[in-house]
Amino acid sequence: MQAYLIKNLKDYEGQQVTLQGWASNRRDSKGIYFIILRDGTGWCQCVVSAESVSEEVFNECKKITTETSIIITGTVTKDEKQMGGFEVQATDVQIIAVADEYPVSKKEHGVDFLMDNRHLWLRSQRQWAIMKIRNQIIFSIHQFFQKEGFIQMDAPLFTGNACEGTSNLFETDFYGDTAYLSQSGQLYGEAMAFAMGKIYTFGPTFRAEKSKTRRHLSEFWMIEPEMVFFDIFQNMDLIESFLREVVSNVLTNCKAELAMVGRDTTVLEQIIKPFPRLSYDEAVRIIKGEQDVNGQNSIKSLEDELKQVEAKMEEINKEIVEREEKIKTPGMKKGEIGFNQAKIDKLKQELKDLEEVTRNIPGWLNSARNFEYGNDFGGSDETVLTRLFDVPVMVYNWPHEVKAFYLKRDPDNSKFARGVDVLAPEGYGEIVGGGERETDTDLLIEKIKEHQLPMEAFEWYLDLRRYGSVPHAGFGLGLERLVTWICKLPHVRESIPFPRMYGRLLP
RNA sequence: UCCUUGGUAGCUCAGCUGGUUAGAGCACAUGACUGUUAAUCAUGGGGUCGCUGGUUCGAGUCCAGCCCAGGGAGCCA
Repeated sequence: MQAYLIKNLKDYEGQQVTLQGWASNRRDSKGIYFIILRDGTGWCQCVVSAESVSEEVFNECKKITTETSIIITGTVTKDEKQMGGFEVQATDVQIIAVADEYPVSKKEHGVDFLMDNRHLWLRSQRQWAIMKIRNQIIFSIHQFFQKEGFIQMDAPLFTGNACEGTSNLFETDFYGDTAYLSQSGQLYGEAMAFAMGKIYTFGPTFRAEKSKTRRHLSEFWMIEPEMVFFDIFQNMDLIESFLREVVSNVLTNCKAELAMVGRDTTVLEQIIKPFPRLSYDEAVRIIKGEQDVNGQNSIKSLEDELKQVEAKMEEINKEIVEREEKIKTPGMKKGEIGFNQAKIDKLKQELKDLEEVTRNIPGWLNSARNFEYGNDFGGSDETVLTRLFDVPVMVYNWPHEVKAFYLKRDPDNSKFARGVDVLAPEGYGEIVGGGERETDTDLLIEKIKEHQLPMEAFEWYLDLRRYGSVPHAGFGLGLERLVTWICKLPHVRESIPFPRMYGRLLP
């Protein structure tokens, strides 16, 4: 028996096919069953009528609960109403395993419940689409770097020391010694670049931050290219063409998936425009509202948004009251009451989200107005800045005190380090951090001491400067943050199959 | 770690200034209906009101502590 895939049904119109998968939904009337079959490549309605299958098979169909695995044979017919445009008129149905009562229903669920059922949640359409887009992004990343002559390398995950010092690391036992789970493969990438020229790492990294925000994971995947004979400007050129190509690939190859997650692609299509390059000084002026962007002021637009949200909340409140009145009118059909009740529930949820926004914006406004020159950007500062743009923004030349020890001091102004952060638009914030590396051995040693890092652990790294130092640069891209922005997800946790974050180790 | 919001049926929620036997929708089960798109309609089972203690004649409701979760800050990709 040859099995067919739902995604290819269009090639078999009028022909008989056999599909194997799971029943994601079943409806029935007298003498007819409608089964939505899911096979991993798509969804398709299969019609089982009493006339076209044996009585025995028809009676068996009663057992098909949500997520029961089945094999269906039937004829492909065109039906514009169906997703995918085709349905299958079944001639035979075979049950493989009847599923127990399935916990994930079509109704809305809370985040905690969905996360507890992540292993099942992945089967639903929206999550399926996100994972397909993630896959396309991963593929495009490899494609881009391989095409550009980069060698992929794997950095170690056990490290003997805190690489950058600042973040909290996960400790583990390594044959009696304390080892840390890697928070970056960059230093190893630099070493490899001196052997290969251009390299990129693609692997997991670990941060033990007790952060509970929409941007943080404890375990996430990072791509870290490193290029010899590169300065910060060549680095920015590379980042720009890299992100442009990945986003373009998703746009051309994942149209259906982007539609499934409800992504408005007009913003993504702006990716062909040049990315603004702002110096730290300029970015700070914009955040503080001292400089406008395309006639937009950060402070004012945030204040306007607050007003808009408040107006919207009033509107929603009005609609809720109206619908609640409507439900009470006597003689209303049960179906209509249910419809209105569902609408009210949805509006109330929306209201809760907006309330959250009104609680957050004043804090962001406050932090933007009082931003202290010389500090690193916080999450809210990135939000305030990137809300004003529709393409990624590059901020470069940072005060050297707030950045990592290995960044090159700017030759024109020693206050600055040649780091660059790429911030995703629409309020998403940092997706890339990178820069040109320090080549001055003495300055590096000084920096390592300043950051109170154990010198002996960095001797091998200093060797890279001692034996034929060259200018070089690189960057690190957070895969999940890129997926989150491209899909416009409300939280990073949906961008990875099984998120690991503070308080979440299962499933 | 801090600020903030919440925890009531398998799920999503309602439950007013404390007061009889704690409710709805969905899901599930049974039945009706030959084209449904979260199908519809009828009937039914289903609860340690997060935990512990306190106030009270009486606590889902008030108070305290703890636990868990959402959002944010710090830190970061």
